[in-house]
Amino acid sequence: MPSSTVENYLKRIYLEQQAEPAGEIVSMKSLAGAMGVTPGTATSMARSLADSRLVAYEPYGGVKLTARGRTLALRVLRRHRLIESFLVDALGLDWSEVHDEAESLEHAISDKLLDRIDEFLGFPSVDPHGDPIPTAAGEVRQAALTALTEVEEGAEVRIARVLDQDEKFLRFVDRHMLRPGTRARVLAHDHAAEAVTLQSGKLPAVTMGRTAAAKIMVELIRG
Amino acid sequence: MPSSTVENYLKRIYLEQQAEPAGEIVSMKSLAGAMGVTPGTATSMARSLADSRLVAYEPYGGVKLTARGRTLALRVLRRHRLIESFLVDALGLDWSEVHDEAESLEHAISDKLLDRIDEFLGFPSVDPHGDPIPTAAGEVRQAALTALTEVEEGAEVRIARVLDQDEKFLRFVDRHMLRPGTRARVLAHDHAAEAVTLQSGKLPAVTMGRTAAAKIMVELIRG
DNA sequence: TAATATATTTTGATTAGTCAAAAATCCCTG
DNA sequence: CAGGGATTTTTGACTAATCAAAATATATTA
Ligand SMILES: [Mn+2]
Ligand SMILES: [Mn+2]
Ligand SMILES: [Mn+2]
Ligand SMILES: [Mn+2]
Repeated sequence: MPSSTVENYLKRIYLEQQAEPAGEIVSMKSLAGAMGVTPGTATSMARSLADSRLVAYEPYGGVKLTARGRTLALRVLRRHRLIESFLVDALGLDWSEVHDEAESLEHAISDKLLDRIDEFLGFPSVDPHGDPIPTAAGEVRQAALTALTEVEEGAEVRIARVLDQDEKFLRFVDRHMLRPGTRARVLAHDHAAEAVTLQSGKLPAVTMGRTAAAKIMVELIRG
Repeated sequence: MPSSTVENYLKRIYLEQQAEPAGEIVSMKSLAGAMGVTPGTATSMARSLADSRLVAYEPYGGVKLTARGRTLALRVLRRHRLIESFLVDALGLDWSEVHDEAESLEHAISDKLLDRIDEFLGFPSVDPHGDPIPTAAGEVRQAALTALTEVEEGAEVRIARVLDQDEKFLRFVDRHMLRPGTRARVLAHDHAAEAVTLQSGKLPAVTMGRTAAAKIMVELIRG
C-alpha cells in the first residue's frame, strides 16, 4: 500500500502533467513547487517513486507517470472527487470548503465505503467543481469544454467546470451565480482591457479579467 | 497537532485505564500488547508522551493520562464513535464493519465536518455498539448498566451496550437479535456450566458462556 | 562560446516511529 | 532474603520524509 505522501505526489504529478505543456514531463522545480517541498526533496522522492515503478525518471530529465502510477493517481483523484461530492450533496457543506477536507479523507477511506458513497450519490460523473470523476476502472470521461475566453460575443453558455479551487475564487463565482450547471450569456470581449463581460440569471452583468475567465470552462448552447 | 500515532496511543491508554483494575495505571506490557508494538517501543512512546505532558510516566511505574491527555483521548473517542454512528445511520454500513473504517477516519476528519455529522445525527449520546459518545466539552455521559451475568433469572432487560467490537462476536449478537435497544428476558443462570440463557423476540432461546454474557451490558426494565 | 543564471542533485542532518536483542530492574516464591 | 522469571529499559539499527546548503549540470544570453 502506498503511503499518503506517495499518493499525494502521484496525484500532483498527474495534475501537473495535464497542465504542463512540455510533453507531459514534470520538472523537479514544478513538482517541488506544487508539493511545497524543497527541490532536493522532490529529487529524492522522484528516485524513490521510480524505484517503485510508479514514474519514469532520468536525472535532469523530469518525471512522468508510468501506467501503474497513473492508475494509482486516478484512484486517489476518484476518491477525492467523490468525497467532495458527498460532502456537498449529503452533508450540505459549501463547495468552497470541501477541498481541504477531501485532501485528507482521500487517504483514509476504504474501497467499500467509497463504493457506498458512489452508490448513494447515484454514480456521478463530475464533482461540485465540474471536475470529472475517474471511474473505478481508471477511465476519465472528459466532456469537450471551451474556456470562457474562447467564446464568441453573444453566445449562450452553460457553466461546466471551474478550474481554480481557491476559496476566494469560488466565492466570487458564487456571488455572480456562475456555478457549474448555470446558464449565462457572454456579452462582450474587450481585447484591449483583456476582459470578458457576462451575465447570469437576473443579476447585473459582471466583467472579469482574462486570467479569471480562463479558469471557467463552459459548454456552448446551440441556438 | 498530535500525529495519528499519538492519538491512537492516547485513546488506547484511556480505554486500558478504564479496563485496568490496578489504580488506573497502564503497564508497558499491556500498552505494548494493546498497540501491537514491542515493549521497547511502548517505553519510548511513554517517554515522548510524558515530554508532551500528555501522560504521567515514571520509569518502571507505568503510564496514566494527564488532564490534557484525557481531553485529547476523549476527542479522538468522540470522533470515532460519531463516525461509526454516521456510517451505520447515514450510509447503511453494518455495525460489524464500521470499527476499522472509523479507526482511520477519526484522524482525518475536521472539527467542522464532525459538527455537521453530529447535527445530522441529532446529537446522539451513544454509538451503534451502545458506547457513550463523549461531548465536545469532554464529558462522558455514562448510563448505569448491568452486565448480563449479574441479572436475576426471569428479569426483563433492554440490551444497552456490547463491549466487544470483534466482527464475529457482533454477528453472533445480531443472529440472536441482541442489538442495543432490543428487549430480552433472562431465562436461567447455570452456575455449574457458567452459562446464561436468554431469549429475545420470537427467536428460540440462546445459551452463552459467562465470558460472552459479561460483554453484554443491559438496562433492567422494572415490572 | 564564455560567462552567468537557473535547475538539479548530492550531502549531511533531523524527526517520528518502529524492531531485535542485550542489559537492568523489579518482584514473587521458595 | 536470595534466586529466577517477568517486566522494563537501553542500545543500535532501520525506513520514510523532510530541510539547508554545497556541488554540479544545464540553459540562456551577451
Ligand atoms: Mn491528500
Ligand atoms: Mn473538485
Ligand atoms: Mn485510529
Ligand atoms: Mn463503537
